[in-house]
Amino acid sequence: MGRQGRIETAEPLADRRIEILDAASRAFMRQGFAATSLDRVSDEIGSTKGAIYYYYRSKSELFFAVHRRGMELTRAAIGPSFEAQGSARDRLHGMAVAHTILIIDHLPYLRVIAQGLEMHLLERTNDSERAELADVAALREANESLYISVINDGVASGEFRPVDAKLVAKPLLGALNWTSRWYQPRRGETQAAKKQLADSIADFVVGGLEKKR
Amino acid sequence: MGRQGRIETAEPLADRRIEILDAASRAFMRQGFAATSLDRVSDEIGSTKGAIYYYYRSKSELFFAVHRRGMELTRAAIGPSFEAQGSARDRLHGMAVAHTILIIDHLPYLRVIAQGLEMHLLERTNDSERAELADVAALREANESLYISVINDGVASGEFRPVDAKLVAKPLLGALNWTSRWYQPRRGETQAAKKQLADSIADFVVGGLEKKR
DNA sequence: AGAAGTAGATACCGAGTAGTATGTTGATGG
DNA sequence: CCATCAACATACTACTCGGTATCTACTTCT
Repeated sequence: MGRQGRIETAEPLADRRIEILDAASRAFMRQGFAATSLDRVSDEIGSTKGAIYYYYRSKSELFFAVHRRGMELTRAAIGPSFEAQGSARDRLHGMAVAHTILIIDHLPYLRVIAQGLEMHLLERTNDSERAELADVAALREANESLYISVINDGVASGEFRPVDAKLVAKPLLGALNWTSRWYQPRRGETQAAKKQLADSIADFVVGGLEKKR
Repeated sequence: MGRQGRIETAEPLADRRIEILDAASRAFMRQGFAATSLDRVSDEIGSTKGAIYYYYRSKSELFFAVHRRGMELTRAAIGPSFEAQGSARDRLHGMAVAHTILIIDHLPYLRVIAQGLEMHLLERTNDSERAELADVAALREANESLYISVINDGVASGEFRPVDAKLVAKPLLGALNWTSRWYQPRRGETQAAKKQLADSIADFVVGGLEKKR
C-alpha cells in the first residue's frame, strides 16, 4: 500500500496543523482570544500569517480547533478510568487524577478551554461558526456527562450521598478545571510529585460526594 | 444630622462611579477585557467615552476597579461567617453559602474576577498599573487566606482530614468560583431556591474536607 | 525540462478603538 | 449677572489587526 495519499476518515491532524495549534494554544493561554493577534501566533513558530491562513480559514476557526483538541485530549484522558471496572468511587478518583495530570501536562490547551468560548463569538457569527461552536459545546457536554454518569453510579450503589448529579458535577468540574488557572509549571517536577498533587485534588472531589458515617 | 455633605474617609464610591463600574462589569462579563470597547461600556449607561475618562484614567484602571470592587464584595460576603463563633465546619459552610449567593446576586463582578486579570496586562505596563495589579492580587490572596485559615482550624480541631490547607484551598475555590461560569440568572428565582443551590455546593466543598470514618 | 500543485511569504486595505484635545452646558458662588 | 468649574459630549488622531490578493520557492509527476 505504501504511504497513504488519501486522508483517513479519522483525519489524524497533520504535523504542521498541530504545530500551529500548539502555538495558538500558548498564545491564547497567555493573552486570551481577543488580545492575541495572528501575527503573534505565527511568530511563535517563526512564520507569518500566511501559514496560518493556509490551514485555517479564520481566527475563530483556529480558536475552535484549539478547543476541539483540548476536549478530545480530555476525553482521551478520562475515558479509560470511566470505562474501567470497579467502584464508582475508584472510577471517579481515577478520572480526576487523569484529568489533573492532563492539565499539568497540556496546560495551554486546558487553560484555554477552561476560559471558555468567549460569548461575543456567539453573537455576530456566521452559520459555519455557529455550527462549530455547537460542535465544541457538544464535546464539552459529552465530557461532563461522563462525570455525571459516574456520580449517578455512585449514588445508585450507595457509595455517594444522594445528590443531584447534574448539579454537583458543576463544582466538581470547577475544582478540577481551576487547576489550569493556578498551576504553574515547575521545572523538573517529578511524575511522583504530579501524581501527589492530582491525588490531593481527586481526594477532595471524591470526598465531596462520599457518605460521612 | 441631615444628609452628609462630606465624603466619608472610607470613600464609599460616588454613585456615578458605581454606575460606570456596573456597566463595565456587565460588558467585561459578556465580552472580556480586550474585546470590550469603552464606547460600548459608555453606551450601556447612555453616555459616551468622555464620561468614563472623567472618572478613570484608562481602560485598565477601569478594569482594575471592577476587580477591586468584586474582591471587596467577596470579602464583605464571606467575612461574617469567617469571624463567627462555631465549628470550622459550620464557618466554612457559611462562607461557601454566602460566596455562592454573592455570585448569583452579583454575577457580572464575580464572573469578571473569576476570569482573572489577563496576563498581557502584566507584560507591558507602567508603574502605576503594576502597583494596582499587585494591590488587586493582594485582595485576592487575602480572601483566599480566609479559606486557608478556616481549613487549618478544622484540621487542628480534628473536624477535617489532615490536608495541606494552601493546596486544598485551590480546588475548593475552584468549585465555588466555577458557579460564575455556568450559572444563568433565572427570572423570579426565589431566595429559597438560591439558598438550596448554595447549600448543595457548600455541602460538596465541606464534604471534601470532612473525615469519612 | 515543463506543468501543476503545495506551502507558504509579502504587501496592502479597511474597520475598529484607546486615548486626547477641545467644545458645551448647567450649576454655583460672589 | 458674570466667572468658574464640574461633568460630561464631540471630533480627531494614531495605531493595531483580521482578512485578502498576489507573488514566490520548492516539490512531484510526466
